[in-house]
Amino acid sequence: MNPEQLVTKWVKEAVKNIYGEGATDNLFQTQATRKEFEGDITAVIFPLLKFSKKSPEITGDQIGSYITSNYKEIESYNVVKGFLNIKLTDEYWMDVFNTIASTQDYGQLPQSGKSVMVEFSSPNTNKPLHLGHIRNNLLGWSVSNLLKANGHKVIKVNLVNDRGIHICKSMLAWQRLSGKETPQNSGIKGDHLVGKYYVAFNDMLVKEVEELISQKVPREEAEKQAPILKAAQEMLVKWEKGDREVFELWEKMNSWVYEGFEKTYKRMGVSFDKIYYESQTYLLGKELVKEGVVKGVFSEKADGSVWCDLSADGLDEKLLLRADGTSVYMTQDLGTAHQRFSEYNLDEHIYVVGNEQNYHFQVLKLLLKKLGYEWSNNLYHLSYGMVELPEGRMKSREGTVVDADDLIENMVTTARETSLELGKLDDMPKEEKEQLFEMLGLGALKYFIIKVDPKKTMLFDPKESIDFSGNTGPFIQYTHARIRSILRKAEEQKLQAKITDSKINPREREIIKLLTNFPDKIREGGIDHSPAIIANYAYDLAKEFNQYYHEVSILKEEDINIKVQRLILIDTISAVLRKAMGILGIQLPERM
RNA sequence: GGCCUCGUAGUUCAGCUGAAUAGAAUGUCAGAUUCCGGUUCUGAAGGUCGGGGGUUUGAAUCCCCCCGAGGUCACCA
Repeated sequence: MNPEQLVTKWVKEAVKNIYGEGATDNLFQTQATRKEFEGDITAVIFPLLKFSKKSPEITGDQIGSYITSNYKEIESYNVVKGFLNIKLTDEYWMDVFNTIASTQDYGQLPQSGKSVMVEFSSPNTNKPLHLGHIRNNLLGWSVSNLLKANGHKVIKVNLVNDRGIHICKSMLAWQRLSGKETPQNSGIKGDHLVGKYYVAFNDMLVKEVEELISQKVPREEAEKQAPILKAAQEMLVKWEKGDREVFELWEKMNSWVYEGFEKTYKRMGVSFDKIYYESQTYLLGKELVKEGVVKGVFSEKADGSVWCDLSADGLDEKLLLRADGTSVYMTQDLGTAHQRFSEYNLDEHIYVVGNEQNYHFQVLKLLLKKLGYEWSNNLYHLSYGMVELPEGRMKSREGTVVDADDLIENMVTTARETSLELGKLDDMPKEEKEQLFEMLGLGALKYFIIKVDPKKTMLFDPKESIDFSGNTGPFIQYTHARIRSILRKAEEQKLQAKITDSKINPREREIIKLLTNFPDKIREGGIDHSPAIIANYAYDLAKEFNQYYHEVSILKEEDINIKVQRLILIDTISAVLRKAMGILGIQLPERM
């Protein structure tokens, strides 16, 4: 039971005994006491006035004196306006702290028995990953870890969009312009190479369109009639028919891309339990649609296309099968959802997908519900906002897309430059230094993106890059390194970790209070799947430690009991930091 | 136009299920430290929480209207 719950229980009992009334839970509110007042936990008295029929001050005083005389954990209380501030004893806090310090893997919640699938990343194979994918990947990865910390079994999946007209565009341009350039002979990373030809295709297309327009063809017509576009469409038809030559080229170029993606994923530190390919799943869902027609949920039009009328739900009519019987995006998603739930017996399925697809997922849930699948309630769209640049949204046409690999490289370079300038790492081996810069660069990037509420559009300014001080990943990394260094020194002095005293100073109290909150933060973050809560928590803890560090000299105290006690405290802080940052996928260095 | 989301210091972001004087970081300014600083420390200024109503003992938070930004309403995925 955490302190707030404890206080709630006491106050509830006090009200019952003093005023003879029981009341509903939501009338009992507690909060952490504000710093400017004395106390640890504050009970809000206003809602209880209807029982006491007295002023807030008198009511607070009555309740305060009752619980203080009945519970030994309370040291003192005071009443300010309608707030009853309760100060708990040092013994109580030390007791709480001892429990925390001796808990293995503190913050890990017990097994829930639930399994959750998280789908994220979901790239197209015609171009490299960009900044938007980074937000997606980091969210997917950290949410997965957060759910694990909540005790769920998590299956991370990636649905790769490896087929369609966009892939054919890259293939066609490669055929026409080169026909022999490979990642090996050009030294270009596979996904970037394919992306290069995708850009080349669009250049050729623009040229052809301009030419048609100069021949007095209307723009709209020209954009549809351009020969190179026709050729790409033909290629797609060939692919669908299983044309061997096209298929082999497709396999070859996709394999380049996968190799490239793999490198990026690895550097970012993300991985998947299973990768789905659309080329293998795009036919799924047709059966479901037919089933829906039989059930009368969907309807077939005269031309043979199948629709679902959602106007009663305030939405539009939605196409599910084309007149020629081929499927669309929605059809496929119906199929894959169904397949996954039956294959894995899932309790929940989370899609990490940008908010431009809110409508799609709203419809997806609704359709499955109409088909009678109860589990449609357990589909969750983790919708995140765009990452915008100072000049606005990223646009591939205007070349303002921030490439993921470039960005990561820049971050690491910046980390290297700023660290070397400070010149504190001179005695560190070269290899270890490089590892450190990698940690710092990625830590800065990851934290910067994760700490923002997912649903909000966020701004990223590449010119200013990212700070390494203030509310940042490196600040937390630095704090951790400092703690480890203190602990190393303590080891040299052969201090044994054992608590023998129960005296704590105010700052230590604050830290223990923060530590007490950690499981709640995990739980909170698990419910709305937001790692941002964990990120901000870790920052608060690190900051609190730094202030503590400035106030007391951890190793210089004469009294060995105090020394040792502080060591255990900061050791616990570093353990919690590791757990929190582990959830976010941010590594913490031992020294820096 | 319909539907969805967002609007908090100069800037980037917190603010949980309503509660005490709305918080950080960064930037600005002023001091201190030093060979000089991009280092460190201390302090200050900076907000009618987009605007207006309502509910409430109490609203940045809940409800309604308006304004502004973005997204979406494809036989693309």
